[in-house]
Amino acid sequence: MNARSTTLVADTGRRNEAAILNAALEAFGTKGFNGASMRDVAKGAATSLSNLYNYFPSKSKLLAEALRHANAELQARVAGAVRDAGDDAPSRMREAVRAYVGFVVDHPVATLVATNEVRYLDPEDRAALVTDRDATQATFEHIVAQGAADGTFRTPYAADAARAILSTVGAIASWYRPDGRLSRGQLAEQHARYALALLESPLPQ
Amino acid sequence: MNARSTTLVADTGRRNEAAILNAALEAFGTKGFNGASMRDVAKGAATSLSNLYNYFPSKSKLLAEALRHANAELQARVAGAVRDAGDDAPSRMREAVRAYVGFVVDHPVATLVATNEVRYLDPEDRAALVTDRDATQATFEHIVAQGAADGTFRTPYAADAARAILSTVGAIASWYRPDGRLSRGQLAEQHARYALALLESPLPQ
Amino acid sequence: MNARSTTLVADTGRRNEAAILNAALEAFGTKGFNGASMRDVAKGAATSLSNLYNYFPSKSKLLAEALRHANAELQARVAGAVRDAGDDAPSRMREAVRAYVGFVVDHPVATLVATNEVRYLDPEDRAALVTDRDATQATFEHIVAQGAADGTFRTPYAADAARAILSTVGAIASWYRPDGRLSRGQLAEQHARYALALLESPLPQ
Amino acid sequence: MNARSTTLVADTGRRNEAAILNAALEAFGTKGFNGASMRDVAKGAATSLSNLYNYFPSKSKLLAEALRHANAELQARVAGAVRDAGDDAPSRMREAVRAYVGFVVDHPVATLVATNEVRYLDPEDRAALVTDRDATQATFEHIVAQGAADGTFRTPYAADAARAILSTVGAIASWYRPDGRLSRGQLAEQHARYALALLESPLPQ
DNA sequence: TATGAATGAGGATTCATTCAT
DNA sequence: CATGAATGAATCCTCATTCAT
Repeated sequence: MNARSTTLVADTGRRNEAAILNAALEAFGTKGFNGASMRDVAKGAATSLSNLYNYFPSKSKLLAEALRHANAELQARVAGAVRDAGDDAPSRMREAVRAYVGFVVDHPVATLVATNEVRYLDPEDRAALVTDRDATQATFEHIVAQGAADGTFRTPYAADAARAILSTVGAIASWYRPDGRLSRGQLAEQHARYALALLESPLPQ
Repeated sequence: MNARSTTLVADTGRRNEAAILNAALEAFGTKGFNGASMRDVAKGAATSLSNLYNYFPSKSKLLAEALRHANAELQARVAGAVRDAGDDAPSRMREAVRAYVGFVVDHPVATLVATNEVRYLDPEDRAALVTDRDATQATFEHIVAQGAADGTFRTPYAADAARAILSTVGAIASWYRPDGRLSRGQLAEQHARYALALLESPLPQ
Repeated sequence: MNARSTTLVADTGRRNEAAILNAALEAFGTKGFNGASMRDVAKGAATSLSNLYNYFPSKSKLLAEALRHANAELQARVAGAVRDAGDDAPSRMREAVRAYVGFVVDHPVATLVATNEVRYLDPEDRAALVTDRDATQATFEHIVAQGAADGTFRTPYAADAARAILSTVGAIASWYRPDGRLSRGQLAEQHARYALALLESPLPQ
Repeated sequence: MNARSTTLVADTGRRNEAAILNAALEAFGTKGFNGASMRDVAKGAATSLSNLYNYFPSKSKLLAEALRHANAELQARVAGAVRDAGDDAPSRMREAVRAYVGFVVDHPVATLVATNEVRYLDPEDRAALVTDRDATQATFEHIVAQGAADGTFRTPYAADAARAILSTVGAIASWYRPDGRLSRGQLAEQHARYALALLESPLPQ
C-alpha cells in the first residue's frame, strides 16, 4: 500500500528543515522558481525569512535539496514496485508505471517542480539531479531492453520508448485534479496499458 | 516541404513587432518568463527597453501575443496535415503527429514556452490560450474518436489517448537537439508509430 | 451677467490650442501637475501626444500658459465687477468678492491648479504669475485701504485682511460641488458678508 | 509654552520610523507627493531606499501615516487649548484659533502636505484622514454653534463659518516665513480677531 | 536557532521629449 | 500641423542576501 502523505519531505531531524523544504516545493511549484520569493517560502514554512539561511545557503541550494528529496522518493517507489513485481518484462513495466503514476498523483506539485524548474539550478546541482533522474529512467530502460530482447516488446523504437512513456506519465502532473473523472487507480491502470501498448506488447483481450 | 525558419513570427506590418515577439519567445524559452527581463527581450529585438511598450502594454501581454502566434502556427500545420491526409483514422493520426513533431522540432523553444509559461498569463489570456490549445487537441481527439468508432483503434481508453500522445510529442522540445541521433523525419516516424501503437491500432508488419 | 462656460479658455485662433489648455487645466487639477502626464493631456484634448509640442515647448510652459489664461479671466471678472460697483468701499468689496466667488464656482479646477501647482513652474514663469496674482490681490488691498482710510473698515489688521479674505474664497474650490447645499448666488452673498464682517465694516441689520 | 520642534514626529520606538516620517513630510511638502521620490525620502532620513519598505509598504501608506501624525498633533493642540480656555464661546474660539495658528507656524510644511497632498491617498486612507480632519473642524463648529445659540455670534451664516475660518488659518502655511513682518504671537492674535469679527462677535473697542 | 533591520542590484513600467515622415 | 515610433532617465517596488542581536 502506498503512503499518500500530503507533504513530500518527512521530518529530517533539524527543527524546521522539512517544513522549509515542503514550503519550497509548494512555492516553486505554484509560482515557479523565479516567481516565488524566499519570503513566500518563509511564510509557507511559518518561519522568518532570515532563518531560511540557517538551513540552506541560497535559494538555488534550497531548490536542489528539495528536488533531491523528491527524486529519492520517486526512485524508492519505482524501485520497490519493480522489486515486488514478477519477473517478466510486462509485469515489471506495469508495476513501474503504476508506481510512477502513484507518485505523480500524490505529489503533482513536486513533479512539476522537478520537470520545470531544474534548469534554474547551479550547473553542478543540475548535473547531479539529472544523474538521479537518469537512474530512474534507467530502471524503465532496462525493463524495455529486457522485453525487447525476449521478443515481448515488439516496437522497432525500443531505444526511445522509455522516455516517451515517462513524459506521458510526468505530464499527468500538469492537469491532474484529485476530484477529476479518473481515480488514482484507474489512472495507474490506464497508463500502464498505454505503456505496454506503445511498446507493442501483447495485451489482455 | 515544411519551411524551417529559425524565427516563428513573420513580419506583421508594424516595424518591430515580429522581432520583439521572436525575441520574447527566445528569452522566455531560455530563461523562463520570470527569469527573463524586458531588457533581455529588448536586447534580443535590437531595440530599446521602453520601445517595447509601444507595441505591448506589459510583459504578460507580450507573452500572450507570442503564444498566440505560436499556437496559430501549430494549429495551421496540424490542420493542413490532416486535410491533406487520407480518410482513414490511422492515416490522419499519422499525419497529424508528423506535423506536430515537425512544429516541435522547428520551434522547440516556442513549444517549451507554450507548455511551461502559460501559467504566468493573466487569467483571461490564459483562458483564451487554453481554448486555442484545446482546439488543436480536439483535432486529435476527433481522429481518435473516428478510429475508435470504426474499430480501428482498440484501446479501451480512447477518451484520454489524445492527451497522452500530445504530451509525449510536446516533451520532445525539452531534449531535442538538431544534431542529435535522430533526424527530423525519423523522429516524426517514430512518434507516429508510438501514437498508433498506444491507440492499439493494427501496425505494419 | 456672468458667463458660466464649462471650459475656461475660449478659441485662440490656433486649431487645438484652447482644447489643449483646457485639457491641461483639467488634468493638472485632477491629478496634480506631476501626477498628470502629457499623455493624459493629449487624451483630454483629443489629439496626439507629439502634437502637444507643436503648441507648447514643454509641460511646464503648458502649465504656465494655462495659468496665464486662468488669471486673466479672474482678473477681468474682478476688475469689471469693481468698475460696475458703487464708489464706497463696502459696495466695491462686496462686488469684488462676489465676482471672485463666481470665478471659483465656475472654474474650481482651474482655481485649484492656480493655487496648488504654481510651484512647479520655472522660476521666471512663477515670478510672472505671482506678479499677475498680486495684481488681483492689489485690487482687494486698495479697497481695504480705501475703507480703512475713510473709517468704514475698522479692523486693526487692515494690512493683511485682503489676503485672509482671498484665501477663504479660494478655498471654496476645494470643497464646492455644483449640487451642494448652497447655490452660486448664496455662496457669493455669504462670502461677501464674511469679508465685510472680517473687515469690521458696519453690516445691514 | 508651546514646544517648537523643527520635526513633527517624535521617536516612535522603531529605529528609523520617526526620521522617515519627518523626511517624508519634508519631501512631500517641498516637492509635492508626486514630485518627491522615495529616494528623496530615504536621503532625508539618512537610510537606504529599500529600507523604507521595511517600515511602510508603499509611498502612499507612508504619506498616510505621516498625515495621521500631523493631524493627531494638530488635534491635540486645539483640544488642549479649548480645554484650558474659559467657558464662553469667544474665549474658546480665540484660543482654538491661536492654537491652530501655532501649529501652522510650527509646522508649515506639514500643514501644506495635509491640505495639498491628501488626494494622493488610497480611498480608504483618504476617508480615514478626512474623518480625522472633520473631528478638528467639529471642535470649531461646536464653538460656533455655542456662540450662535447664546447670541454672541450674530453671523447669519454660522453653519459655514468654521470652514471659512479654518481655510484662512490653514493658508498661512503657504506664505509664512519665520523672519516675516509678523511674529508668531501677532499672527495668532490677528487671526483670532479675524475669526471673531467674521462671526460678528462683539469685539474690544 | 531565530529574528528584524539593512542594503545594492535589478525588476517592470512610465515619462517628457525628439525625430522622421 | 499632425503622428507613430523611438529613447534615456527616472519611477516605485521587490529581491536575495547579510548582519547585529
